[in-house]
Amino acid sequence: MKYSKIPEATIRRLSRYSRCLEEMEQAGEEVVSSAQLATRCMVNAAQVRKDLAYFGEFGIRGVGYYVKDLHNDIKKILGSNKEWRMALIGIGNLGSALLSYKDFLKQNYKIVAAFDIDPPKVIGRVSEKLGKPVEVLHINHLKEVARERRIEIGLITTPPSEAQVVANLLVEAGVRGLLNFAPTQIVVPEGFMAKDVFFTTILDNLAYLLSNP
Amino acid sequence: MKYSKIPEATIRRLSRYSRCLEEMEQAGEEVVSSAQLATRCMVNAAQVRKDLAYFGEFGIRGVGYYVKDLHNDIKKILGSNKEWRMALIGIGNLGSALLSYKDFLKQNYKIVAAFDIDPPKVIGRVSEKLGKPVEVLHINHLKEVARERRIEIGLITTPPSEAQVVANLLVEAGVRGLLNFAPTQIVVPEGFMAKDVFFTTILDNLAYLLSNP
DNA sequence: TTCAATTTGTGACCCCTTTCACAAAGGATG
DNA sequence: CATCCTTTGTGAAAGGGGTCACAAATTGAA
Repeated sequence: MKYSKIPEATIRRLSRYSRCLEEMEQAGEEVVSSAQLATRCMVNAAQVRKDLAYFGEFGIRGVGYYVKDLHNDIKKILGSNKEWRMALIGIGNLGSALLSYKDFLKQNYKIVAAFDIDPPKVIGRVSEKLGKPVEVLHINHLKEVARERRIEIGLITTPPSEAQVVANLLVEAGVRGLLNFAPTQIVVPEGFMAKDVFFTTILDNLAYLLSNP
Repeated sequence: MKYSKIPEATIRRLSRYSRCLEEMEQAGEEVVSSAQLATRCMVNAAQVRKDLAYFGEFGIRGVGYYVKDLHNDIKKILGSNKEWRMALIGIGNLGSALLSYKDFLKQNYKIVAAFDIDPPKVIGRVSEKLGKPVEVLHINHLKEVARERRIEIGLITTPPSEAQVVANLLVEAGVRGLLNFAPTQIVVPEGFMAKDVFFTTILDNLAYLLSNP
């Protein structure tokens, strides 16, 4: 298949396939058909095949896909076969919550630094949970620490008014991936990637659906 | 314009417009054109007008839209002009995080109950943050408490293996809106609404974008 | 070896969303 | 009141993603 721009929806589904395949692998299943995987992920079987076709041929006609191989291939496509090192900026309600309970993240995503601008928070504030605690540093040190600790993704949990400022700092520090939890649009230059996670938007969406049956 | 099924993307954008309009309202701006709003929300101007056209005519030709009025209209459309009462089920890492984070939610979304199945967690475990602490109750009381406290939305933060079980309980308790944080698909009957929030998926998405520049 | 059964990969079609472009409508000015 | 300017609302066109249906490939059995 000729390569073209890959739909974002395809990437999201690959992530789902990956999760299902992981379960299947652990369950000892060796081969899976597009139809089986589709049922499990609640999508169309042709969709599964087409999604995969963007990246190559992974199946065997008349047989299906080898679970383990396909899982590895998808992880390689997604880039989720490596460890991603992340920094969290903004130790307010959400920030400290995420930091304290950071172990909810998948194995390959690690928060290895935390920053804030407010001195009182910075002094001696550490997460008390399992695993290594992450000390909260002053935002001034972002640039140097980002390089030292090879940060690749920044989690922005500041108030909305500061989100763009922090985004700029991250960009300047060479952090190419930004996950923005602050309910405001941020802009990043070419080559940098910003994704939004707005609970507000999702809740509004749900509220709309409930209000309009 | 004739009414038809409204795209989900439209609803998401309305949520964005609403946020921008709120800022504008606070800034004292009285009138806004579709072009201005579009720039601010980083979408196409025709898109703004078409999104609004699904629900009626809100503007004045040659003038634009009255900020305050449009904001109210959109809130009415989204159903975000009322208070939504929510329950959180599953007090693990993420659950406790969200419970602490709850004051960060918009005014009109309130967590008014929390549940878990694990007795040790249930005994005296409360969030220590500002505002009224929410006591964690045993999941057995979900049905009665949901009715008492008029719960309309359930936040599922259990391990994936329990997500569907909890979803069923919520459905049985008449909770029509479900927000699922557990990385697994859940199914709900006609008339109920389930939305997923998978950090994993969003991070995978970002990882993909970073891996494939 | 041949034939039947199975399942992939993909071209073609369809539907939905977005963008374009313009007529219609309101406001301002003289 | 007439004219000009601005901006909305919307039909039409374009673009993209999803589904269908089938040829190609593989396996297994006769």
